Amino acid sequence: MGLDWSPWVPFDAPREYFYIPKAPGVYRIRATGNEALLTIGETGQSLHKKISELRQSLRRADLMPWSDPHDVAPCLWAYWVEWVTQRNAEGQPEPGDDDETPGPVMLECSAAPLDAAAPGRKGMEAYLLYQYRQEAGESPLCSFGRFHPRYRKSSRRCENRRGGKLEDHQQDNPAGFPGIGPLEATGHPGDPGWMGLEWPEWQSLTADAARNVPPGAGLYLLADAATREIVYIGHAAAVAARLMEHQKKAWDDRELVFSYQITGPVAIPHTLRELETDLIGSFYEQNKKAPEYQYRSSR
DNA sequence: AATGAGCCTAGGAGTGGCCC
DNA sequence: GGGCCACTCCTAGGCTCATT
Repeated sequence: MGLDWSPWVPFDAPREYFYIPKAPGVYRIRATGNEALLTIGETGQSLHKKISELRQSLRRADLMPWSDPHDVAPCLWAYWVEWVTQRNAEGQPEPGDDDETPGPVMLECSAAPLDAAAPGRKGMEAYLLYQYRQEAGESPLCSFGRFHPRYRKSSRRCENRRGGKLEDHQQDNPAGFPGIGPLEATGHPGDPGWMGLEWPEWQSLTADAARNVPPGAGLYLLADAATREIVYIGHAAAVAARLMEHQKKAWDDRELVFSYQITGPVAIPHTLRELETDLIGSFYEQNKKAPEYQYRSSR
């Protein structure tokens, strides 16, 4: 992606951490010997500090970390522990074995500095997730609030509920349900067939128009009424209600139009986030930036 | 002095429930 | 049905003190 990625640094090799920049940017984490990513993230502080803290929170194989201050840590821990357990169950190499035997499971990370303000960084993160989904056909296992199906997540520290492996009789964690495949990367943002979806005609963002949106979960686009440039991409469990909320905001006194997709009842929460990121990533790819009001508070 | 570790706070985005 | 508000989820950012 034109980024200056560091080499992959194993979590158990802190001496190699000098490869991780002490600057804001984006990072990725995977398990050794496995191309599939566990997560893609960003920080506005020091990548070095962020990754050092993540590594530190995973130092104990017998204790799932809290979900604060690093929300992804419990998920990384769950996959790491599960894979180590599986590897151990497969048996240790015999003394006479050749060198085909895989090494121990360890997490490793790579990072790239990014000289960009928060919207630019978050936009790049969405773009990386979008590209990864296009190429791998699925999302990183720990992104979008996903979790290991056979583990329960730790609460925040102050709530004091430690997570861990589920008992055999307990049902799978819904956050471990499969994600949704990537949208087809076709068309331009705002086109009626963008990303393989059928977008209805733009409508003026008014209370009456929002009221007439069919019930259900889905995705929506907000665009400048004059230029038709998309300024915000969102998802909601009830699109009509969300558009009602947006319609009340000032938007710097600009006139906006909207379009939407109703995907039906939401059974799996992370799938809408995945689709929303596909849209934001595609927008970023074609405009070299996130939509104007994405990742901004002043609405 | 730099780094590590633990803890706390803030805030964006979205959800859900209550009340009129 | 709509306004309002408290809540969750996710993540960034910053402070303090201990250790290197």
